[in-house]
Amino acid sequence: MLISLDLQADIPIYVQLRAQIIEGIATGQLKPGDALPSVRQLAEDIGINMHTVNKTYNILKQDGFLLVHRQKGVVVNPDMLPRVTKEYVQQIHNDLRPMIVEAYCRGMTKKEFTQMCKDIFEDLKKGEAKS
Amino acid sequence: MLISLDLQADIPIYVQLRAQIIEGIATGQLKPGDALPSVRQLAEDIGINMHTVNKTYNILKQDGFLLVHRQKGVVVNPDMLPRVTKEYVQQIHNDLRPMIVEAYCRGMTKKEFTQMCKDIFEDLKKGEAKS
Amino acid sequence: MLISLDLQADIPIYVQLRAQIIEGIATGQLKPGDALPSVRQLAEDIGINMHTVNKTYNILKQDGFLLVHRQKGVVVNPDMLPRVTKEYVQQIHNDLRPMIVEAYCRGMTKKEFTQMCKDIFEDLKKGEAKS
Amino acid sequence: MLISLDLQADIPIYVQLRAQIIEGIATGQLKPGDALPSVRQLAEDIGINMHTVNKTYNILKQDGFLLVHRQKGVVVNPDMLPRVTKEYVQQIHNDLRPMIVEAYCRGMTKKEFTQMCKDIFEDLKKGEAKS
DNA sequence: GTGGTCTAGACCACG
DNA sequence: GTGGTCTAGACCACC
Repeated sequence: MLISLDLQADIPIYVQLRAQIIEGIATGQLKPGDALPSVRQLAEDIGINMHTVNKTYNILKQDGFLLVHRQKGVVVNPDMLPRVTKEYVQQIHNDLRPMIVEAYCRGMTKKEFTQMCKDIFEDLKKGEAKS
Repeated sequence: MLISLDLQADIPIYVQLRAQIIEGIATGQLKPGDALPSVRQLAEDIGINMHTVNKTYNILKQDGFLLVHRQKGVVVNPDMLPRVTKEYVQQIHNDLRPMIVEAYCRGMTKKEFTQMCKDIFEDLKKGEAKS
Repeated sequence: MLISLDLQADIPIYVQLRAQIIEGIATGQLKPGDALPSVRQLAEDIGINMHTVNKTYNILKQDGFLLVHRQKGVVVNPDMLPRVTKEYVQQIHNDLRPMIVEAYCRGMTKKEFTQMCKDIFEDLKKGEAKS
Repeated sequence: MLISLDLQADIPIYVQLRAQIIEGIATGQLKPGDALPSVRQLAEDIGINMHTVNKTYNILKQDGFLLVHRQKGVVVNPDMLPRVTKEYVQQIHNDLRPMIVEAYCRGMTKKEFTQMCKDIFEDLKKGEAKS
């Protein structure tokens, strides 16, 4: 699986890495039960510090995407991946609102915005089909 | 205009304040040419540091939402509010993508997501109508 | 508030520190809304590394005991302290069971065990009364 | 006797295995003098590393639950199972205290907590009766 | 000043 | 070998 980070961006590395791993799961490149690289291995591969990878893994563990198997190391949760909970909807709504407010203020129409969302969804599904 | 900040959220105050002012513009509570409170005044009113208000105003000036009027002080740009630029589309796309990836991974459908967006748009328009 | 850690024990420092802070909240030495020392300050006071304190604070944040107020720093959650959730009951049950199994196996009676628990409860309430 | 381990839990395997064997003794599935499977055999049966089983047996030997019989191999101590020593009381108290402190802090009453303990005791006795 | 992030290097428990 | 923990020291964003 390919990881692409922008170490110069103002988004923390661990947040970018988290997003990349979730994308891997979303597109089926990482399937439930699959083992991930060790923290040290992945850190070396992408040229960042071990602790940064560790932080990402820990957050994803807490989210329920990953868990530590005592024999296989870190694996994608084989039993139940996180679903859309009430809290998650609340959170995503809170994140979405200011974005939409500004888009609206700049004159973007509802249609344009939702089309953008749909395009991203379609892009994802294409990635999934390929994998 | 009512400003509501959450000092316990993990979103910087200046970002929240920026969003609130943009929302004021979006809903018509702040119209082009309207004057905003002075930095000191607003800081005192909402109980935050003067520098934070200043930072917000500066960013909004740079964005093109606000500008300095010789007599009235800081006002909502009376000539032309910011529109949907290419850079803006790029930025919003970059922000939107990881959100959608996670939503998709959690099993949220394209329809559910776009409906959520539409609801927020509608909510905004209602606010606009009332004001 | 007095913090007492055993740096030689095989219990991680951050776990001990977490327990001590919860004890502070339980006994009323730390009340909702109270500010805690900064990570650097507390680390220096008790002679451990900043990151260890930070880890403790982060876990307690996640648990809902603490939160970061952008003006006051880290504070005891002023709104709602964590309660007994279903998951918490499950977890405490899982922790308790092997302890009781061994106690039972060693011939400790139900009465002796519960008396021990009661003693600890009483001890806590005394501490609370004093504070 | 059934051994159930959770390789994804954050409790070391050898600790879980130790608890399971003690539970076997507590419920009478393993009686004083009974032989346990060989290290290799048990490791293979439950799919874990031989060293892990070995470690568990060694700890249980040191605790006094098991000992090595010349002919039968590792057996449940036929003479005297470990009792409630002063050190054991001290240790269990130290383990129990932080659990009770947090439970108390979350609003669990003394009665609720002790009832939980009693339930576990009763559950154990039921298991013992059946065996 | 605060917390947040990242790096570097070390030791240990576990399997 | 793995992850978990702790230390040390640094830079940055925020207020």
